[in-house]
Amino acid sequence: MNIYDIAKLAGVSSATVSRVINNVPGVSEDKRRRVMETLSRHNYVPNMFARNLAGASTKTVAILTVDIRHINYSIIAYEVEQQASSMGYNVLLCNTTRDPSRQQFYLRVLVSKKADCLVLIGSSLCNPVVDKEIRDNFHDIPVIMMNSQFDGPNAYHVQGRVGDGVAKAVDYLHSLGHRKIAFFKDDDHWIAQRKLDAYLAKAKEYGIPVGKHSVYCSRSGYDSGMDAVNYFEENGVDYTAITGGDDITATGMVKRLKALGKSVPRDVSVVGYFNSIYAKICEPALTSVDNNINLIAQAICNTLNCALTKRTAPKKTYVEPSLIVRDSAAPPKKG
Amino acid sequence: MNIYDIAKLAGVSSATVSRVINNVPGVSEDKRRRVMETLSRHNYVPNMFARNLAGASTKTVAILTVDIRHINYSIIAYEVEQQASSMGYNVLLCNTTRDPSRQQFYLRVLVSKKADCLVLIGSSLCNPVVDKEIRDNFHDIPVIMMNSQFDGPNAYHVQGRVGDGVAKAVDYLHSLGHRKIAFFKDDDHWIAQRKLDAYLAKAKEYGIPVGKHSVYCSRSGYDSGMDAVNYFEENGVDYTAITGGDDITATGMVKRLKALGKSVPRDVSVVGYFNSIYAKICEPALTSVDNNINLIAQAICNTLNCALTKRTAPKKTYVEPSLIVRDSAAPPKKG
DNA sequence: ATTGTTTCTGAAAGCGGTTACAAAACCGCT
DNA sequence: AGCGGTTTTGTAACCGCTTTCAGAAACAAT
Repeated sequence: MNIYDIAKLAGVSSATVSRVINNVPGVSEDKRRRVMETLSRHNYVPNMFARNLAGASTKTVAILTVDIRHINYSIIAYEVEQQASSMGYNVLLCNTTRDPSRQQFYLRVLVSKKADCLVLIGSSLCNPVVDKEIRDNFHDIPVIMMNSQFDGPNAYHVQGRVGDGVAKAVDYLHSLGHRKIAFFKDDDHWIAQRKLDAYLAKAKEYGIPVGKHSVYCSRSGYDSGMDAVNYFEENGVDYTAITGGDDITATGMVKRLKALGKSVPRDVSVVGYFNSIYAKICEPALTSVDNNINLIAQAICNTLNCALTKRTAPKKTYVEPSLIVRDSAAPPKKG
Repeated sequence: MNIYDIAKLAGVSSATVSRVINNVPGVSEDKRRRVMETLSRHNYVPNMFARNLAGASTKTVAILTVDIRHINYSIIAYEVEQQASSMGYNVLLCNTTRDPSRQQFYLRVLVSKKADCLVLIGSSLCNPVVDKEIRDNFHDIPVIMMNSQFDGPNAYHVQGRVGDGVAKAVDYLHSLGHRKIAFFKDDDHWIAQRKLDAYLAKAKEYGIPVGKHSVYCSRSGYDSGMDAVNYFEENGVDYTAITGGDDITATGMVKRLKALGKSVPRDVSVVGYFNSIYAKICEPALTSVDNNINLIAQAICNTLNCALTKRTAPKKTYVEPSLIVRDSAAPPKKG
């Protein structure tokens, strides 16, 4: 059942049918009705491929992410999906892994598919391969990025102010009286660096000593949290608080600290990041920086909406994190 | 850059280029090499739409899931994506939500896209709308389902034996000496029912009393776990152990039990489900049934592989859960 | 050299839409 | 009736690829 069949049945030409389908004005009311009726009686669904090949919009939004299993990414993917499909767009959710060649592969596929919009989620997509690919082949469609840094005429950015998030954590610890704060640096590309910079700036501001071993670098994770504590202990780091790690990492830290006979927060305070479910579960419940991922998702959807409907959208949107106070941070012991 | 451009550059016809691209035999080694070289020098990517319109396979696997934010679903989506794209397939990851009309919408889109294979993840897709849609429009392509029950000539099923999982939990608790075991029933459609049935069967086998309030029904979640404990307490249920809830729910139970001054596992034993990261984090660490989601994902990929390459694949694959013993279950107090 | 076989190759016909363009129909006027 | 102008309609080219089919080339056998 194709457009010609419908045309024949309705006694019109294929062009007229196409016009009716696409709501193009300039069809007599009489024929329009006749075609509509034929269309619905035969449950006609236009062939996407033909339509796209002929040059019409693909009505597709592509989401690229490094790891859909990561809760932050899947939340954003979920929200964007909701928004896009409510606007009548199909969503192509691509999980690239961290492998640049796979990222490139997907970008190539998307070029050939002529997606209407590209959404990049996560800083792990920052690498020269992706950069070049975007620069060379995505001139014509909007590219919305969360935590990426590519630039271009069609680039739109949405970012959490992670530096401010860390600053808030340090401010809070400082206000409680902490003067010796160790830091966990994850491997989330430049995001991690920005967090570290914020920590270092605050340390300088408050005169917090930063020694050779005050910063532990590793991929995030429960076990990494335990490793971090081990590292600080083994290297004789003097600290009354730790921050920088995300909640799951912080939970590992707490676990290890308790195993070492230290009480949290009496002996050591811990502040996590992301305010995920882990923060609630941890004992004591974690004080944590909420990146406000839902606001970020919302901002992405808003940008998406503007980019797809109007010709203009906000180039950069920043979302301010907030500190959620629970039980894992308290004034340090005297002395 | 289309196939004609390539043909001209390589000094052959478009047909030959097409043959090379599709690995069709009957091209001289000489020309094949020349075309290949041109292809890669120009970073040529065939236009999907034209290719599909011309009748070739769409090279697309569609994954339908109710909520990509759910870790179990995203793990499976991730694995299937890996497998499919390593076989050269694009993956269309569709998040339907629980809304049948959206599920239907996506299925319609997929029909018009003529996906090569459909993967349904999660029992929440079990409803008459989806059933009818599949029955009517997906005769020609394999439909692989995890925890769905639709039947048909092209239906393939992969399931965890959740009943066995629950049975193992109850067996274990019984072997520890428990004779009063309460149960948490989630709302995961027939899966939940199957778990409950297994519990009831075991209860009967062991003579465990099942009263009017021994089973608490609710959607899974941390708060639901707390609610469950409240419910059992308020209704004067006599229990020394609880099982049936997933890890996050079980963690909520533990939290609430401890808040009520009960020690876990000394006063009450708790056994979770899924053996997720939550089980590790909980204090005490949860004894939990591992549904072996990775094996399930593997089985789906295997089925996918068979269905796409050979004409035959295993109709049903079952994965046996295993019990992971940690610290949240112990013999009940004497008396 | 001629013929028959087999292997390669390219021209061209779709696939099912969209859309530029031209023709037709309609309109209100002289 | 004849005319310009507007609205509606249909014809046909095109999008980029696959695939059929016929012919060319290569080779073997007569």
